[in-house]
Amino acid sequence: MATRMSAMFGRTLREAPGDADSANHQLLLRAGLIVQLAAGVYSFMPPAWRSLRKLEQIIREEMEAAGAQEIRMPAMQPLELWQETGRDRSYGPVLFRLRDRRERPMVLAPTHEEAVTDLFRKTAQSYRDLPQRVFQMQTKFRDEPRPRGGLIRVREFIMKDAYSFDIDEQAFQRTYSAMAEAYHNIYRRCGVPVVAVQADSGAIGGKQSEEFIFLTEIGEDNIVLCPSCGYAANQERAEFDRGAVSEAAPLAVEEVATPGTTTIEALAEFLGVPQETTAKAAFFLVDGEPTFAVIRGDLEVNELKLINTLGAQEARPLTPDEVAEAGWIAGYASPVGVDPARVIADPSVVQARNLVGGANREGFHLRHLNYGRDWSAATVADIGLAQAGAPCAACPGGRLEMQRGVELGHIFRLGEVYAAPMDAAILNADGERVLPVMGCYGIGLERLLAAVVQANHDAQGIVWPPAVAPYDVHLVAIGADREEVAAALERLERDLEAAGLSCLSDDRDERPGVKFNDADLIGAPLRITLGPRGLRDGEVELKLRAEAEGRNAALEAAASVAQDALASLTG
RNA sequence: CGGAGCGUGGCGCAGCUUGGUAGCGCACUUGACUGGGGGUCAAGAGGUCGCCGGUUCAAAUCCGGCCGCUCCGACCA
Repeated sequence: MATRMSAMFGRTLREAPGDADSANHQLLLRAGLIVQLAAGVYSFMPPAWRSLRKLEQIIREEMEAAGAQEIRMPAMQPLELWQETGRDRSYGPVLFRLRDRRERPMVLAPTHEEAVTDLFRKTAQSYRDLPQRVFQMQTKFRDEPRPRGGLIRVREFIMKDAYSFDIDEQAFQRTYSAMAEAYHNIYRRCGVPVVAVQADSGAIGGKQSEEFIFLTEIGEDNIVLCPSCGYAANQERAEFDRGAVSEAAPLAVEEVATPGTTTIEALAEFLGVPQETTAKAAFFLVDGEPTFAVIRGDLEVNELKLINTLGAQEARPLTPDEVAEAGWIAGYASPVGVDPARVIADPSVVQARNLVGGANREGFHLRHLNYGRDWSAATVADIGLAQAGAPCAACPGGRLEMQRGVELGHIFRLGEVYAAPMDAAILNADGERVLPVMGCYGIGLERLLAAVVQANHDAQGIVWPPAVAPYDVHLVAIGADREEVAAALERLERDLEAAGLSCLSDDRDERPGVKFNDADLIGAPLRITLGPRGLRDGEVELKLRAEAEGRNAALEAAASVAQDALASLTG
């Protein structure tokens, strides 16, 4: 059935609500597609829900093509399940909690690794049951500290989450590749350009993960890219080159008076030396332990790398009081004389020679500090924050660039991080109990919808990619109350539906300008205008949303012309 | 969680500094005219000014507390 705008639930707005910032958020609101209920909680009006279902169907097809079976797991789960892996604690306040009538603690699941692993251990017995790949379309609940950007970051959302179980690493690689390929297919079919980047696996866990990023200025992630070699990584884990190991001969340490130079910038200027010839001290509380991090003066510490390197749960900068308590002199600190067990050093300071560092005395610095001779660290590891302009670690001569991006999907190599604590062992061919190698793969549907709109709009409104448009054709009936127009509209609706095209008919008693503007705003790929003027000659006008000019066609032929026009869009 | 801002008919906003019982544009209803890119005229409907408390003869306006929403950052998928 064609949808008639005169009867549609919801309405378009001339002005976007002031809360909306980004183009996609404004357009989704103005086109009457979404309505906000609370921070990060939205309703989806008929056209938006149609598009969301199309996205879902594309994903479903690609998941099935990748060998995954659709299932459905509960959103409401007993807290005990989460205690098995300790994620009731690691997820912290993001986890929505409630109690049932018997006071049993429950959670609204933010993701389903525990649930699927539980399913697996209850059903799979041996390697003969592998490989397994499953997925679901399911509502997730996450009490985000800061929902933002309309649908970009919400607290309740539909996620396609897939999980895989393989007998060994080699088998897992095949699954992972199939999933990565499916993901690329999905974004291509949805009309959103993405780049796959190396990422941190965060609260999901596992060794390594890749994100599928839509590069856009409204994004909330910083993405590091090398235009020379194509290296791409989230800034949270991006690597970069620190230059060659210095061959310079170590010079004798000498103390210099440097009054009032408590920052690297001030120090370098005072001494007339480049910042990269200094060693910077940064103090963090890592799982409750004061930690002394050292890095080259021109670089910054990446806290996430610090946490991962030390196998810690959390880290934050020390407060000035805590620094003093630890016996360190802010602004004049160096690792000289500090217990190496407390020190973690970036390779940038280890491989350099004759650096300037603090004298651990107010107002003085030391010249010619050298790792190994003057100080040492229990841990030497990459803890640097990759920044724009840094040399690429993957190719010679490349310079890293930085762009903002939205994470549209994330695929993880989980290994045994869930199977082990949940004891999901199975028997291998030799009759030994082994743990399956797991992977998980997620896409947020609403966020994807937002990205589709962000990537496909102009000043007038949305320009839906045909595959995910809520309607194929937008019929603009001018003078809809006239008999000949009403009759033509009904006929065209029938013809289009017979041709397999969905349509939204604007039969409202509105001025033509209002209807054209709403058609542009809602953004169906093809618009067909019918009115008394054209119908005198038995003609209607067809215009693609993405093109400026339309053309006329006979009413009787309009449906097949429409079919051809839409087919030309998808190639 | 740190920083900033905003809550006044459905949407966008003014009014608040200097207290006196709420206004503009759009949207909505009815009628007439109009009719191919956001019409015109006329008549209407719709607001406990986020909530609670205080000051005052009188509070949208001043004071206190709370709640909600947005943005930047932290964090996060």
